[in-house]
Amino acid sequence: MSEERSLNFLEEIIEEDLKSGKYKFIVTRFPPEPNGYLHIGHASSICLNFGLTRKYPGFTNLRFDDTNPVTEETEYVESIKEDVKWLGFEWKHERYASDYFGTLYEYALQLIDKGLAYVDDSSSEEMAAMKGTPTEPGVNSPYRDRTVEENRDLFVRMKNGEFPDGSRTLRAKIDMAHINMLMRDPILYRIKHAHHHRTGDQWCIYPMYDFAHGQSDSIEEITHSICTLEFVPHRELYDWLIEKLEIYPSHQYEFARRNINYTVTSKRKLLQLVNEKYVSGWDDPRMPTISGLRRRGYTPESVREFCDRIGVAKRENMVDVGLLEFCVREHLNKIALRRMVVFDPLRVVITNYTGSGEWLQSENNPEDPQGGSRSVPFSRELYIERDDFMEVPPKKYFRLAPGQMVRLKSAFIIRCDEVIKDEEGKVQELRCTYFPESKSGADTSGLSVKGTLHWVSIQHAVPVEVRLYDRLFRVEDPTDEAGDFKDYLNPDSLKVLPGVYAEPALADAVLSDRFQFIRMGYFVLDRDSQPGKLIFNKTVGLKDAWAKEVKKGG
RNA sequence: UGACCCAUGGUGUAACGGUAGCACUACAGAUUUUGGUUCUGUCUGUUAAGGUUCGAAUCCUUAUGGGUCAACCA
Repeated sequence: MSEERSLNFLEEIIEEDLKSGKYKFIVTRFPPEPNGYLHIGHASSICLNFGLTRKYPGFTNLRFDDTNPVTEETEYVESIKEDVKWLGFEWKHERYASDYFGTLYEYALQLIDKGLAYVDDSSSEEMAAMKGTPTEPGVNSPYRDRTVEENRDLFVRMKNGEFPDGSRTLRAKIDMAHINMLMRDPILYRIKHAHHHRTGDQWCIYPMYDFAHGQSDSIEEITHSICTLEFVPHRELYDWLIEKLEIYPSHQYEFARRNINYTVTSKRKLLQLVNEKYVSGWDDPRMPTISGLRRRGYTPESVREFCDRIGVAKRENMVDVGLLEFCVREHLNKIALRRMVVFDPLRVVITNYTGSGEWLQSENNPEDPQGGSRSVPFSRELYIERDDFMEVPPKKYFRLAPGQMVRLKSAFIIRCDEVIKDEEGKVQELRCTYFPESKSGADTSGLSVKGTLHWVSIQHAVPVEVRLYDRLFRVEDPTDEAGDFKDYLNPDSLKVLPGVYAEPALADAVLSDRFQFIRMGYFVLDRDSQPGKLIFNKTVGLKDAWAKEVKKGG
């Protein structure tokens, strides 16, 4: 209660409802259709629905909107449950719209008996022709005035499987001239002789969204049914059905879905990327799916923080993916174990180092005093990053250059004395001297350097594979460009570096570990790893002020 | 040429008739054994025009701009 944060419009409504005594507690639901994997946009809805009942008394159901058997699969149900749990939420009841098929059928019969629904034999083309347009009224179907008895008989026979797919529908009898297209005798039931992932072959008629969603809300006594803006026009039908059926009055509220730049969040488009092999699967680390983010190394905390920061409103929006990256960096900075990994090795020989090697201590995480340290082997021959040396350095280059000194992280200060090149002039090796009295933590050398480099001891180095990811698309809004959205895929969204060298402590990595490869970015072990062949995914890079400086200069 | 929803810095979101704030980004500086982190500071905004009011981002009108609606999808 100490928090001063202002309420979003849904919280305002809820607080009002609670204060007025309209409800003692609230009930929300997260209603995915099991026809694809959840993405970052869904995360927003999950955090909203579950977050509300975490903040206010009440609970949230997980309800699968499984009314279209031809696109829905158990695989999706399982992935959705896993993703919601991973995000850190618990549902009160696990429900399915298909649980209510019997009740929904009874509801349909009631509407027929009230003269509020009829069986239509029109084809979908005929129906479309009679529907009118947003500016012109529709016309009544010739089947609109069938008797209650006839409608009942036909509907029962529809259910009994006497008619082929597409031959008949059950429609609500509202008003073909209604200004709201959805009120022009919307279809309630259609015939689909299809196998359903839960009810099998029990049914051959399936309710449409509008005759399932609101009724399911009502059956579960959902108080606040929260959906996205495109359902605003459906609300009139939602309310009409509840009123005519005289069932529990759930209420629908709409908020604007979140769009994020440089990606797509449409299940249809994501499915295409998967089916047409533009990515390795739903959990490809470049995908904006929850499973993709998880494999990429995002933490549930950071995704929740992101959803919290972008808030909830009703206006169109395009959230900068940079905010998501900020959130994950913020969390990972606190928890990631620091390790040294050289991506593009350049050999360094410490010419005055005569020992056989030694083990130095290095902190696991400077942000975490309790994090402890690990041992890192130092020896005469090391790898440093090729980028960390320049023969002719520009101004303000704090890394290694002929005659210049740097500190090797957690080790010694070295000076570059000699550059060894091959016939083509490519730098092969650096000859350096080290200053024994500059040892990290016990530095009495009096030397001071501007740069600190990461490094690995060649004889102790563990070869690993690193997969570097960049945004999947090269434009902010691929769906807003001319032509196919796939034309705007970023060809450099994945770079595999098969031979990079890590300090030995990394060999013990497990899937749940989060690492910061010092000066390189945040990484996580990939599930493709084999014993002896570790693969790391780049979650996100570190902010890079030097790269920015270089860019400005050139 | 209809109905509905929406309009605050580059982005996202507050201000509920009374000082336009916060976060991200960008920029500048300090600190730093990660050019990371941390800290300090700076830039940028109420779509427009009328009206109501002592006072309008907020209320009213009109305009403009964006979005949604004519699937047996959800």
